Amino acid sequence: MDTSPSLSLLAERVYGLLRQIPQGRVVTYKALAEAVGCRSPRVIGQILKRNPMAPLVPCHRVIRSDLTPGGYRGGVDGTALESKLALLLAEGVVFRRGVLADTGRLYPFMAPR
DNA sequence: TGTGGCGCGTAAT
DNA sequence: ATTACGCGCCACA
Repeated sequence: MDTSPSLSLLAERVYGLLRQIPQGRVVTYKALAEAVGCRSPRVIGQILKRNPMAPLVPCHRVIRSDLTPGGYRGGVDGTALESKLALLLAEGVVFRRGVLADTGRLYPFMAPR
């Protein structure tokens, strides 16, 4: 399909999975990491930060495993964070007191053995 | 409940 | 090739 993988193999996988995540749904860094075979959920956030790729890759739909909003645009706080919350809110994802109110909005990810 | 430390991967030097 | 950093997670106090 694409013969120009300028991105890391891991990044490609992350974007692929993220792209399959529908609107109004959220995923945890850990789940994503496991899905892509990454041993460190931290790397996921790193890739999302290095490659925001704009709306094509909804990195704002990725939250912490603690159901906390986490960071956005390379920041754990600030306007960017608020934008993330606003975006999720527009999709139906509500954060209650800084925590995901509806865990049912989590995307059903499954680890590939 | 809060703090610290850890390990993985990328990107930069 | 090596060093430093990062949007997190886990363990322990």
